[in-house]
Amino acid sequence: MPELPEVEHAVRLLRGTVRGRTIVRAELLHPSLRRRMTAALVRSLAGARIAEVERRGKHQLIQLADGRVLRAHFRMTGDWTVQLVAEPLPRFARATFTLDDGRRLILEDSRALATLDLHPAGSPPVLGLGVEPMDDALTPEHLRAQLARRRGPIKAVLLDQRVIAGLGNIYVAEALWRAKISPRARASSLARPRLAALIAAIRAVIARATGSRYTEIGAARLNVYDREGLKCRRCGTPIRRIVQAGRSTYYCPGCQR
DNA sequence: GGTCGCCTGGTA
DNA sequence: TACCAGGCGACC
Repeated sequence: MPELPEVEHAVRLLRGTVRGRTIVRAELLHPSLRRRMTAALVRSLAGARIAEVERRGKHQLIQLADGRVLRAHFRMTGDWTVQLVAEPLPRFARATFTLDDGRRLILEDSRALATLDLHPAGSPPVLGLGVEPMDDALTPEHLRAQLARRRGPIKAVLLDQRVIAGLGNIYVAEALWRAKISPRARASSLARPRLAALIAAIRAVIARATGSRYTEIGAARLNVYDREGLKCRRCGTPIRRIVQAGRSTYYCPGCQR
């Protein structure tokens, strides 16, 4: 489940249920995962203890006690499930990590786009991510500097993980709606007060979702995403859907300028 | 910057 | 049957 709050939710699950456990056996069930990690590397996970779990952007960094880092990225449809080894595997199980307590951690991913990568001890992943949305370092000045050299629309720039880490299509749409900024506005054209409003909107949207997932929030709490043709909750104008950079953008042409 | 491909499923 | 999908890296 892709965006930052969902990934944070996943990380908390891991901290609460698998941290401190030792992997007894790892298995990659889907060829697209096997292409990323050799069989020998997968076998080498047996005996590794999970020391800590961190999040950076939408990446999950599972720190092993031997210094290696198992990095997971859910992409579109990935998610974790923890179950007893006796239980039947779910339909879309793509990888399993059997633990030393009789349970196993399962990567469920219907579209099989999620990724798992193992980084050797001493060479942690270089992710190239921008500032975290909740970090104090995200200020209007910082954002303005980032956007100054961008020519594209603000929507596309906010999806760029090198600018701000963790935003995805839904929350970008929601944040722009909240800040009353058109997704088509040129990123470099936004003045400081609008950037301050945008930062506040991003934080509000993420804060509201943190600890849950958008699927659990329910569409009722989304203001623009997937609401094409429905009335804007703020001004009543029908929500419009356009395509930017090959992806759906929902916005209100009435109050997002 | 935009477009395509990765994979597979749900839905109109 | 066709289209759409919460991401992202490779490509022009």
